[in-house]
Amino acid sequence: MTIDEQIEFLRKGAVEIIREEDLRAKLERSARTGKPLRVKLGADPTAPDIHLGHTVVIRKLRHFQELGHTVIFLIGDFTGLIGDPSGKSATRPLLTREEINANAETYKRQIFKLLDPDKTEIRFNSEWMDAMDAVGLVRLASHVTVKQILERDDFEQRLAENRPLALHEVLYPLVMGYDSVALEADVELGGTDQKFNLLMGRNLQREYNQEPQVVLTTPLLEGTDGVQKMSKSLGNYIGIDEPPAEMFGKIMSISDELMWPYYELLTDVSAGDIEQMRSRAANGEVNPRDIKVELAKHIITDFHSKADADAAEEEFNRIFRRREVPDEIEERTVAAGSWKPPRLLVEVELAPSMAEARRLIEQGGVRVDGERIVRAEDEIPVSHERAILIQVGKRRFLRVRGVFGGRVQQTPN
RNA sequence: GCAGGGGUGGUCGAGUGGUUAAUGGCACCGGGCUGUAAACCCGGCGGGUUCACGCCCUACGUAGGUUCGAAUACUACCCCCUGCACCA
Repeated sequence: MTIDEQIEFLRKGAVEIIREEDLRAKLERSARTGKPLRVKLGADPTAPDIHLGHTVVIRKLRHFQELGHTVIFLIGDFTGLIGDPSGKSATRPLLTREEINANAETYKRQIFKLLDPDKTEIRFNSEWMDAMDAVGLVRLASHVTVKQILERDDFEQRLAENRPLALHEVLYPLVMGYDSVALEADVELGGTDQKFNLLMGRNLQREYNQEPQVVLTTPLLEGTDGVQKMSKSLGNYIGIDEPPAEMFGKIMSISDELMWPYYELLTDVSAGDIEQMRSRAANGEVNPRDIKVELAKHIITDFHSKADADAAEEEFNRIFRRREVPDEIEERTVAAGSWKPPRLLVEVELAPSMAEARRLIEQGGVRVDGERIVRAEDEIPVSHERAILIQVGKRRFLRVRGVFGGRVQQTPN
């Protein structure tokens, strides 16, 4: 690839590159000297479960790898201790060394689904931050003015609105920026929400007489609700460790509109092809549902396999289009005997409480062996010989078999 | 320390002595429809018990008292926020 082509390639799916001329210069020098660029991505040690939202920027990292550069995956174990200045987060739980290491292992396993381990360095910022004493921290702080820190929108906003802004929070970008100095990063990636922190890296590198890093920001992926950004705490996420069937279902549940940004940010489908699908869907040439199925399969193939993707589709069609029973259903045992439906649902954990179970039944959401149960007072016989099939809602299935000896459930009268 | 504001169900947010298990939004769950766990429409949404009407618990920061009756008024305490002061 020529340098122009490389830049074009890297720009795809990026919101902003600061500054593109710098990137060009770095790429040219790298090509000339054969020395790969050092591309940094910072990660929070407290949330090791990667979801599709995180993969947007990780995919961009991979693009750099594909061009032969070195990726540094930085785990902010030190920064994690001082808390992310989100404003709302209370004090974070302090992680032990063991927990951090365990999280790091989880990260590795997950990011290597997308990244090449041979071209990836995993680092921790405690490597240099632990060695920094109070004097060092104050010296670091001396490189930045309060005014510069307050340029950060949410800091300024919180001051303006008389909302609290703790002192340690303003140190956060400082430490993050210093990481770039310690790593001598050439490029740092991050979501658009990280722009300020990323720019701080540039400032500090300049202060420490280094060539400032290039900053490349990626968009924030909307969650499955299509409204807020994908995050674990909002429960609108799709984790990359989730089983294929679960991924398939969640992707099918996104709105038709939302699948376009997903295509753009989560697949390597070209912008032109996406545009084409979009217009064909708009004029009724093709069913949006089918395009969404393809999206789901693309994504599942990335994190599992093509075979898993096909199987997930088949399973989905079976359950939701043909209203059939899934391929594999978990089996549980309860004491053999006669059960009242609500009691049974609670016992096998298909409902959290008797009241909830009764509601489900009243609303027609419960089937036993395919027959809808409408009366909570009917008795359901559970025997050892034949497992009964219980279905709650459209998607929860369970086989239940009776056993003797355990807690015997006898309904009075 | 002083002054003011505030702590309500998963969440946001009403309610300021009595049909208040607590309006409403969101989230979530079930049903219908379908092209999907889209969209849309309908219903539900603390727990226990009852075939059922219902009954009984628990809940509005914590504890206590007032009252026939308190999320609501009172007392003490805890926590959060804002301003001022103190300290540098």
